[in-house]
Amino acid sequence: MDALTIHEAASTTGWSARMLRYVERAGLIEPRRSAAGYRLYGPEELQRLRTLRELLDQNDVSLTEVGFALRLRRDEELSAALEGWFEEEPARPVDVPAADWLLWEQDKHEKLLAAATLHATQMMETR
Amino acid sequence: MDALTIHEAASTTGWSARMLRYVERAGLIEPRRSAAGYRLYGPEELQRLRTLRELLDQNDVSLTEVGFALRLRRDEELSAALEGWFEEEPARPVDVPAADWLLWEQDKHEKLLAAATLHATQMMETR
DNA sequence: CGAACCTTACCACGATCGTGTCAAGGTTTG
DNA sequence: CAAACCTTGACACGATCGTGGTAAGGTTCG
Repeated sequence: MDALTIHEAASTTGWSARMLRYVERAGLIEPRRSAAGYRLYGPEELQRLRTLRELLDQNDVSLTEVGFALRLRRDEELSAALEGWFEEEPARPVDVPAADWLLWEQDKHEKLLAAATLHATQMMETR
Repeated sequence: MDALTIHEAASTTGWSARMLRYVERAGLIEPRRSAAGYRLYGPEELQRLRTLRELLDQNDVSLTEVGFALRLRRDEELSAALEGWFEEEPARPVDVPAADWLLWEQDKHEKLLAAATLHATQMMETR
């Protein structure tokens, strides 16, 4: 057999066996398994483990953040939603006159009401 | 004055004042300040606060994750590093004597290789 | 067979996240 | 001036993260 078991992979990459399982659970590096369920790390996985360490050390990024980036990369819907939010129009809605806006400075009730209508119109706009 | 103070903004958006400061510290929404340093939330910020809440609720994402996505978006170097890691060649180095590797468990290896190539082509297709 | 591996599933524990609250002090306004 | 805001900073606290350990049980190999 030619692939490394978890402890062997750990000692050659500098990770702990515990962390290798953690990395796997984060979806970052998933080694194949032997018939009995043993994790088998091939050269590809070892390479990725080493570069993953570099990535973390050099870019001040955490394991879970890398995991999230991976999720972003795979979940197109999610990344589109985020992208949409980041690019949300900073322009104030023009068809909602400032009157509503000013009016709403009175007391809490009116404030809430105005906010509700504003919210509604904004939602209609974004649809 | 055309903007809301923090507690007003809180009650119209459903966030707490505490969380508004938290959101600001996460770099997500930074309202302008009055001369005395009071946070002033305009309609634009209120809009973003509401859509931020929707974003979190509908996409099972955390505030810090959105913050990280923003960081990714701004830090081109970081996102390039991550991108590089994700696309790291799954192909084994050819100049390293492949003998060991190739000998070693051919059936599985071929499966792996096939999967890797498939993955690569898929990725190329989506670009 | 027995030693030395591997597996999953827990307990532990400091660090950070998400959130509230409180304190000490400046600002606005009736 | 005093009430009612705002500010930053701190303490608190359950939940999760990052990491180590241990226990109970299956696998591999000399």
